[in-house]
Amino acid sequence: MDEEFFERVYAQVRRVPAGSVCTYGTIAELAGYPKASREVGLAMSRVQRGWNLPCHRIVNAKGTLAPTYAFGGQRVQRQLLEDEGVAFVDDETIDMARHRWPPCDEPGGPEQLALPLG
DNA sequence: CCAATGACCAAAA
DNA sequence: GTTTTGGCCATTG
Repeated sequence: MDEEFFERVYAQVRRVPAGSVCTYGTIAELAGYPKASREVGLAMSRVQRGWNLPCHRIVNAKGTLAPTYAFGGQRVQRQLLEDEGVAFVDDETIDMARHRWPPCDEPGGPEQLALPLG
């Protein structure tokens, strides 16, 4: 299996700072697989405790929390995010406009954050 | 190899 | 607004 793919995904997930969130598609893009957003989710499903992966900061493009989440429920995820300072516009929807990462205001753009292939 | 699945995304009806 | 369709790419049986 392409462990490299997973490692890249995890590497990007770890880059997401506390208080911010990121979408599967963005993670995939940064990881070097612009269209492999689904695999990011798949990678998340494979993640487990002890990996130090802030998977709770990864949400879908709408900012809504995943139903089949692993932590124990969306409620837990929301608690984690709120504890980090993430604002929710709904019980299960994040204010993406404020917490989306990477920011588009940085010089050079988010492309600078992407890992070079190879 | 083929078929089906998936914490997705975007566009169309 | 919801529901369908097409696409992407890796995993699993």
